[in-house]
Amino acid sequence: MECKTENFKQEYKKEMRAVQDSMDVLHGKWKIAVLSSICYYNKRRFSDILSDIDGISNRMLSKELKELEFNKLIHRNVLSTQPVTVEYTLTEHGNTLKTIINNLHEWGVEHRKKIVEG
Amino acid sequence: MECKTENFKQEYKKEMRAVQDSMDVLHGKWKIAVLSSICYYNKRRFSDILSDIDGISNRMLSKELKELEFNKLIHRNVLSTQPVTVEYTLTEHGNTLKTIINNLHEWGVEHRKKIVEG
DNA sequence: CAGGATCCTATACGATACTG
DNA sequence: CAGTATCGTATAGGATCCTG
Repeated sequence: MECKTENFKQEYKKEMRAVQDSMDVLHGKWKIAVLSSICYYNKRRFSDILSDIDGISNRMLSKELKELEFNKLIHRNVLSTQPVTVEYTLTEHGNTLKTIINNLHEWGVEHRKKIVEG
Repeated sequence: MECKTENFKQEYKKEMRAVQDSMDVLHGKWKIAVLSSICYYNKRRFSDILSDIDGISNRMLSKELKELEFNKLIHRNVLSTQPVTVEYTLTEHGNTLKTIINNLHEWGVEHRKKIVEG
């Protein structure tokens, strides 16, 4: 971290792009909450997630699920019942987000302490 | 993870709130980029950060810096030069975000591979 | 049940110009 | 240099109702 050369700046920009890639996938008000809901229960249905997350509307849940599926973080499994049952699960790729979610959780706890105490 | 009791659901909601706390602090298009810029260079000035981050406007940089300072992630140090020099540094608390930023970086790299390849 | 369609508002963000 | 002020647009997100 001592050498602030042009090369260093290039590396920094490359890192930034990667971080932005992650944020592009995780952006929005509910994405992490949706992932967490599915992650905690392993398998979760639309109406379940709707009740897990306080305040989310079906419109937004639908939208977030689509984006997560597009980014291959979750899998949408349609069972041919009457009426249809839809189960959402994390993909392997989605599972790799657990570390980040856990870190966000731990950091959030510490942050709350800092802000309330300080 | 096997016991989906009411207690389990309470725990889950508590975790969600902590994760949301983190996201509330990190939300917005530029917050992580700003933190990273300061983090990489240890000490960084307004115009420096402006040139570090492609596309950010001075209005947004100003806004993001204020929010980060409000949340005690960065420190604003004014030197009485002519004209004034302002240096931004990470607080100790801000430094604890390094883990998350690194994780986002690593995950972003992997994600890009997955999406481009798949 | 699992969403889609429609309408509406708030705010996030960008561009530009200006100031001590 | 380190911002602020002003204006305008785009998007995110909420509320409600509808459907196979």
